[in-house]
Amino acid sequence: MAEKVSDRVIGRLCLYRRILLELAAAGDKNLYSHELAGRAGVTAAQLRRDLMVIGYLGSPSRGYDIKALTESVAAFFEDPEGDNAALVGVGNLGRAILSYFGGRRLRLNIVAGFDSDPRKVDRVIHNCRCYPMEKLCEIINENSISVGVITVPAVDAQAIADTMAEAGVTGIMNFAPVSLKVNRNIYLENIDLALSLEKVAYFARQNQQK
Amino acid sequence: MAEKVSDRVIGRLCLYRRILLELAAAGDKNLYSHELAGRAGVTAAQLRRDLMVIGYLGSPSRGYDIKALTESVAAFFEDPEGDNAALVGVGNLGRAILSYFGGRRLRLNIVAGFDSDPRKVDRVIHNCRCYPMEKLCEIINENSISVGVITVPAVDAQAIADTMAEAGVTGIMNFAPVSLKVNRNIYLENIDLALSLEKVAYFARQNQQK
DNA sequence: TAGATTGTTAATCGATTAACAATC
DNA sequence: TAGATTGTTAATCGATTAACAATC
Repeated sequence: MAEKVSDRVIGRLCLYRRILLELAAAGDKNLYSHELAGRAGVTAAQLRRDLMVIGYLGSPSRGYDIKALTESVAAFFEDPEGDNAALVGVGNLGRAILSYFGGRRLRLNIVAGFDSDPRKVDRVIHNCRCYPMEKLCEIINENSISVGVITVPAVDAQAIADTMAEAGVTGIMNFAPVSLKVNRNIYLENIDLALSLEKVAYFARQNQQK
Repeated sequence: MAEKVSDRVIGRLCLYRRILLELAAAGDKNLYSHELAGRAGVTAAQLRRDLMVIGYLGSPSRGYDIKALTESVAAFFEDPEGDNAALVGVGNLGRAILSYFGGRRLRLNIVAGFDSDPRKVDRVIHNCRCYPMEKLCEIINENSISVGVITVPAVDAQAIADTMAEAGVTGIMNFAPVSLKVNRNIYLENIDLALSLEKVAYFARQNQQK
């Protein structure tokens, strides 16, 4: 529990779990590291090292037990009670994200949306109720929301992040194209779509020249 | 030109350019590394090293010239003629991305959308015309499209990536939650929203327990 | 000059990869 | 046993950070 696990490892564990669930649904019972690694796009050694992190051991003869491993992975990084999230900025991107997660069965629920546009307030969009910005702090506290998703224009993002931090959010997913400054006790994941796309364009061009 | 520049460096350069454009618009003429680094959320040493990569040198007395530096950065990783991209999967997420990039003035244009739903074909959504899937190869060739954006369900993603590769796309931005296998000469950027959000939830919980 | 900033090299850090004895 | 797979340690790799002489 006290172990500090890196960002990368957690990402891969999440990936493994997803694949394990598919395999379990297909009726498979056990598998070897290279099979799971192949599907996840990592090396078998990498996978084995990751599984050691969560303390799950396989057997040289039978590999890994899918059911037990899935449970171990889930126990490692899933809250049995689930987590609540709030999304601020119910624009095109915000709505797409609500719809994306509304359809999935994740342990994490986006339980509230916020927008400064009064026309969106009190509406239910993709199963998520929208509130006015003024209620951000209040709703976060009432629902013990630990995760904030920011889908507002760059100019407003820092203020929202500050408010979220005040209200007790400890993880932020930021889609605004700006470098947010947050306290060290808040995990910040930046998803900068414009930046990513420009990066792809750059490497695509490099690949063409070869 | 032959230099191989890492993924991370390119991402930061893109960030710097964005900030430089803002500063230029505000009328600033020159700045020191720590100013730009502060806004980009990196160390000054990191920034200086990145600028050395593109061969731009500053002066100890005046720092960096904003206008000249902006041009150098742009010359380094922007195609003067611009790049064309295609998006496959005009669902909620796909439409949000079209709207997101349609509003921005990037050098990269999403010139075509594709969907298997006949009701979307031939419509213009956020300034982007939609075509049937069968025309993917043809349109990619006609418009010299080098970048592909995949926003289809996981099960369809690999087939689309393969078709894109055949048609000559050299960079793919994949939003489907699956590990795509692509040829080494194709740059692949995975944006797995569900995975990212679960990662944030995990670290948010870790931060709460402290 | 003095002082802040620069380009550049060396040291550090962390993650990945390779190697190998132990296991079924 | 023989053989494939495992857990675990050591070596490699790459990126970041620190240090410092050179510059204006």
